[in-house]
Formats: sequence, structure tokens, C-alpha cells
Amino acid sequence: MYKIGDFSRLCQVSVKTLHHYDEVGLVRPTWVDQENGYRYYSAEQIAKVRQILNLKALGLSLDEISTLLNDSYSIEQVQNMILEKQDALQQLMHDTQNRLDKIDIWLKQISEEEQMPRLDVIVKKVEPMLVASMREKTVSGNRMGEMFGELGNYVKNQGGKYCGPAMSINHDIEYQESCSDTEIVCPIAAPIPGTDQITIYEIPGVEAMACLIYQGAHDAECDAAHEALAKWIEENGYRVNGPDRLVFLHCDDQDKDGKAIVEFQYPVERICE
Amino acid sequence: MYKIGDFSRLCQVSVKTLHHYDEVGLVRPTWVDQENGYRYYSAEQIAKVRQILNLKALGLSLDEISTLLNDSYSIEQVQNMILEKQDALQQLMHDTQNRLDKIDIWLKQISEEEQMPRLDVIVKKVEPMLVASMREKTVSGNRMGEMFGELGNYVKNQGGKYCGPAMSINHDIEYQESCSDTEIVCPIAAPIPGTDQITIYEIPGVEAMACLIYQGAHDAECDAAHEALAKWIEENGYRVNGPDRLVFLHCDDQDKDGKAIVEFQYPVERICE
DNA sequence: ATATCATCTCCTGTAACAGGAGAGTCAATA
DNA sequence: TATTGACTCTCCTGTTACAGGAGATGATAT
Repeated sequence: MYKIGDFSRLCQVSVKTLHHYDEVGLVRPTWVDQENGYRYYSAEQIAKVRQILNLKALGLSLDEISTLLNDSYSIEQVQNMILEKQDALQQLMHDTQNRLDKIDIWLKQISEEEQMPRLDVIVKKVEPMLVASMREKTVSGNRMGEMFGELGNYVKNQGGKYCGPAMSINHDIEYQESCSDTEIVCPIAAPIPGTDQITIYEIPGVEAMACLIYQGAHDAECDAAHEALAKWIEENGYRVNGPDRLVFLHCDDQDKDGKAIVEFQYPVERICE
Repeated sequence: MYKIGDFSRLCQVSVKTLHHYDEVGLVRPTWVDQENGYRYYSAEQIAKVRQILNLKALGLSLDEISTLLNDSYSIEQVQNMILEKQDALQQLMHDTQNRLDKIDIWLKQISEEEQMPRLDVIVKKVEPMLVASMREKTVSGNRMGEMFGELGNYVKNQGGKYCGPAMSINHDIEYQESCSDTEIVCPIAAPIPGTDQITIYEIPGVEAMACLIYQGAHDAECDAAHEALAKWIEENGYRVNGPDRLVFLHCDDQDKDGKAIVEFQYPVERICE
């Protein structure tokens, strides 16, 4: 019989840990002195503590260890438990590697450009949504404003309900100054009838959408942000694989060239996978 | 200005998370209605939340993100922070790989032998310790008992203080039936004088000691346990690189062949490193 | 007016202990 | 025998980044 201090030295675990294992019922002392509450452990229990240490080293939780040691499981069940752990650990490896990759990109950027890398790009999943849509070629900036007006009015008249910010989708593969093929859409909660010019349909979701928030006027800075996003996509090992979107999160309607907040969205996929 | 629900959808984070960020001061709402406590966020804050998400994806804690975003750190400081994280993540990769390796061994053993692998072997570090020692060749079991007696008495007479269980060290490289070179040692707290036969010195520590607890009589089962340990060492990619020890954790002195608890210890090293 | 949301604050729980307070115990020494 | 100093006990808090829920109030739409 050992007092907790001696036992902890034998097992190479802390007294606190033994207290904890007692509390959760994983390793109960062989005998407890009722007078002073001192815990006494027998040498045979060292083996049990070792089993626990070993199972912990595999990444099992105390709960799992507890059930595994108490209820005598069949080999298959143990095997399944271990296989599950293996999956979880492999997932962890994968995630960790991802983070390391991102850090690599960071460090490279810091040393090359001596400035903080962009922090405001994220890749997110975008759900499919029901929209009212207008699509026209040769759209100028002014015309776009008109189109939003028309579409908005139509939706309102039909009793449709907005359920998200409006956006435009750029169907041009390359940038063109004069002639562009642009679709503007307006997410709605429930279907409404369409017209010749206005289509109601569900735009597909996008698994990976590289997104950047831009705030300010629609000017040179805006183009710079666009470029930055394109650069980010390239440097982080992605490739654009669909039409990009412009989400109008906030528009100061009062003055057209005033403060606006838009999100640039490019559907992307990983290169080499 | 967005209410928290809209803002959470825009940022792709939960309301709970925004509450939390508010509480810890990471992202405070632009404006709070004093009447009802409603939080209102401005669209510019989306960018900040994104930065946070990105930094989180690198594995930084909220605390670290907080200091990084609030106090404007220099590029070098940021770089150091990131480098630290990189180290930590690489360590994590390493540990995780270790666990996966152990799991592989487990699964192989389960499928080959259709039984639970040994759970009671651990590899631990053993500190150097001051001991009183006797070493003799051609030691039989009986003689060992005598030696322990002599050594114990000597230590006691010299006023030495035990500070751990006694043990024997097997200096034979191969197992020999009749003639063996055995040292028995007794850890003591402070130096005492030596004699012709009894040496006082510090036995070196061992970085990696593969250990197995055995309880029972000193018989065939004991040899089986020894073998099991040897097998474990081999299968787990270690190699014995020093004299093995037998630690007498508990001896029922009454009857010699009765219940004893000993720990087999083999100093080991990893193969291929 | 009412029903349904959305939002608020406050509390608990998570995993596996570490650290410390304050009190009682043990063994050995003076 | 009294006194150390080492040990041990219980109880409480803190760790991380939120999730879940209770109970109350506010906002919005029919």
C-alpha cells in the first residue's frame, strides 16, 4: 500500500491527476482511511495507471478509456474505437498541415513585401438561393443602377420578399471596357412570376468562394482591391472557376459615388487536388 | 447598421460568437441601443471579423489575435508570433504522427493476434540516483537474497536513508543459466562511506526506459512477461542499449516465492533516428 | 391585438487537470 | 513532549471558445 505521493512517483503522474482520476471514477484507491481521508493505492494499480497513460497517448479521452477498461468490450468494438480515433487524428493532421501551409504563405509574403499580408480574404461556402434576375449585355454603370431600380420595383409590386443583399454577376470571362454581359439578381424568399426580362430561378451554391469586402467609392482603389483578391487567389493555390459576383452589402443611395460596401466574390477551386 | 442576426449571417459566424467577441472586447458593436441593449454593427466591421477568422485559421488564440489587432505591432513582432505558432503546429504534427504510428502498431497486433495488445508497457525517463551497490558474478537466487540483506543492514548501520525501492541490474549481455554478473543497488538520500564490497556512487539516468510491471511469483509466467516486454520493444521500433534492471517495488518477505511486484526496465533507443 | 420572431442577460457545461487557500496529519527530531 | 517540515485533505478558481438554454423583453407582421 502506497500513499498518494509515493504512488504518484511510481506511476510518474501528478497527485492532482490521481485526485482527478479518483473523482471521475477511473482509478479508485484500494483503500481510504475514513479518519483522515488519506488515499492508499496498491502496487497492482500501477499497471492500470499505465494502461491509462498508454491509451491517453493514443489520443483517447478519459471517458473513452473509462468505458474501454470497465465494460469489457469485444475485440471488434475496440478495433472500431481505435479506427475512429485514427480517422480523427488523420483529420487533425490534415487541418494542421493546412494551417502550416497558410503560415508558409504568410511568412513568404512578409519577407518578400515586408508588410502585413491581406487578412480580409476568406474562402467560404455559399448556399444556393432563389433570385429574381435580369441579364443584359452591354451594361454601363448607369444602366446597372436603372436595372436595380426596375428589378426592385417589380419584386416589390409582386409582393416578393427580399432575403439578402442584391448582387451582380459578371458573365464575361475577360474584362471588357465597353461591352459586358452582366446579370443582376435579387434574392427572394418565395417564388414570384417572371416576365420576358425578369427570370425567377435558383442560382447554384458555390463550394468555395473567395471573398473580399471593399468599402469606398467605385474608383481606382476598387480595382486595386480586385487585383489584390486575384493575387491572393493565385498565391494561395486556388483558381477561379466560374463567374464572379459583386454583392452590394450597403449602398448609400443619396449620392451615387459615395460610400458603398461591396463584397467581391470569386468561385474558386484548389489547384492540384 | 446591422442587427446582430443580419451581421452574423454576413460574417458567417454565430450570434453567440459575436456576443463572445463583444464580451472579450475583440469586436465591439459600433453602437448599442441603451434602451434595449441591442447591438448594432456597421458593415466595415465585417472586414475585422474576417481578419479574426483568418488568424483563427492559423491557430492563433483570441488573446493573441486581440493583441495583434489592437496594439499595432511591428512586422518583426508579428513575424515572431507567427514563427512561434509554426513551431507549435509542427510539434503538434509530430505528436499526432506519433499517435498514428502507435495506432498502426495496435491495429496490426489486433488483426494478427486477435487479442488486445499489451497496455502496460510505458517508456519513461529515469533520473540518475545515488545508490549503495554490491556487484558479484555467479549469483544465484539465494545469494541475491543474502546480498540484499547485507546491503540493507550496512546502509542501516551507516545511518543511510532509503529513498526508493531496491533493484538489481543485470550486466550480462546474454542470458546465462549458471554464471551471471549481477549488481544490486539501494537508492539512498545522502552519501555514506563505502567498503571493499559496497560502493557508493551515482548510477546514470536513462532517457528512455521501457518498463513493465509484473506481479506474481518468480516463475514461468515471469519469463513470459520478460519475453512480452522484449517483443514489445522490438515491435515498437526500439532497441535495447544498456543493462536491464529489476525494480523490487514490493516484496512479501514472509514467503520467498510468494507475491512480489517487480518492474522490468530496459534502457532503449529508437531505431533509425 | 396578437403571434412570431429576434434579442437581451445570466447561468451552466465542456476536458483534464493546475494552482492555491486553509486546515488537518504524519514522522522524525530536539 | 513539543516542534518542525513534509504530506495530505477538501474546496474553489481558472484555463479555451464558445454552445445551449431559461426567462424576460423588444420588434415586426398579420
